[in-house]
Amino acid sequence: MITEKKDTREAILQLGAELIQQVGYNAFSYADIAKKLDIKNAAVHYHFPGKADLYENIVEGHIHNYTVLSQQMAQEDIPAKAKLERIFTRYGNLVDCDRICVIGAIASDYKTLPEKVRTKVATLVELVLKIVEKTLQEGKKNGEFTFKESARVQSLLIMTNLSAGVQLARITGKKDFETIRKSILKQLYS
Amino acid sequence: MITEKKDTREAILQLGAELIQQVGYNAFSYADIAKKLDIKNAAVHYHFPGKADLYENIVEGHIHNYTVLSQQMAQEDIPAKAKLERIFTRYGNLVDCDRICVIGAIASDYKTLPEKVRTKVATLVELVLKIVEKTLQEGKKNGEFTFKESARVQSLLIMTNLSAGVQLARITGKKDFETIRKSILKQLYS
DNA sequence: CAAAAAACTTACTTATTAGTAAGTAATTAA
DNA sequence: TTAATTACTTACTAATAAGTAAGTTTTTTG
Repeated sequence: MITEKKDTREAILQLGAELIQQVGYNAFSYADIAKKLDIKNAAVHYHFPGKADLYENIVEGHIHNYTVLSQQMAQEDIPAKAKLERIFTRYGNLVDCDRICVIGAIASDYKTLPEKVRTKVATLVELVLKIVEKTLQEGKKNGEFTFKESARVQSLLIMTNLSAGVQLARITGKKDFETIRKSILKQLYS
Repeated sequence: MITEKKDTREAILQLGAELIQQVGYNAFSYADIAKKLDIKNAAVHYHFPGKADLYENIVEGHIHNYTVLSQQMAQEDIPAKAKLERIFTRYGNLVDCDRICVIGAIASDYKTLPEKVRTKVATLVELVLKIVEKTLQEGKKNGEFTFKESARVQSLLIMTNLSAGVQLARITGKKDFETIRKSILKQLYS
């Protein structure tokens, strides 16, 4: 066998995220997942009864990852810039893989999601905003960053730049994301 | 009859845009449109053979609107701020209607669109970016606005703030859009 | 090792979707 | 005013989608 047997649940989550971020929540089916993983349709339903459950678990994974990242960052004694760039790198990677972020990927479909899932998406958004806010605050305190707005507002501005930046990159080209990325950092250092 | 007989084609375009911007490109069907307009499925196909044709025409409508707006703006002798706020108002209206912008609405599905349509989306994006760029340039020239980046880059930053801002507003609340909106203007006036 | 639990497959169902061929009604143009 | 064109409806088809009930295999555990 060429592909070693991975944990099916984990494989579905990974592929699901990939599909959602590449073609959108409503543009793929469980059949697509089943075909690619060489399992049956019902096997996908076994792990995630419905698509919303799958997406919910993907969001939960992100919440977990960002929670861990947040805790790591709180302990590390490195420049705020290095911390911020970790976030930037994540979005840069999305651009390289022709993906958009997990939240932007369902921005259009958001209203069709069950309340329970929408709440989790909101939690993830606030979590990421908070991480960036803290990092900005830290960078301002130690003299690394300069910005006039509150850290919260600056976080909003930067995260909207990044998330729409990855969306834009697929339409007008990857250079636009790089431009945005560099400009944000430049502004923080001015 | 309560609802007067409108031009069917136009009604489909309007409802189509509404649905795309509210629930996303792949979350509604021609049956939804037919039902709401009290016509038959095939009537929708008559005007727009496929969904991509419908979306293409919606984008073309936007290209037309923004082209007209651009020409109007070129002639008007009013403050750049007033011009810029016209764009802001459009996005503000989206927030009020629980919609996201036509481009953001297919950001996730972009890769599934036919090449022809993607090209038109790119045209629309460049058009809007150009309008904002010109307005920023004008405002800088006459001393209204202050910004350090090139007008093009500043336009990128502002438009990513706005388009992700309307997406964010549906998740975390309308206040966040207002915060972003005010902050952009504040920065331009600093 | 036996039995219970987990991870599936088989084999359906039911609904929706996109689309079209053929016919009819309404409008417009000669 | 009739003939052509436009704007539909009727009545399908073929494909896909989501989901599930029942059975089988595999893995885990007492």
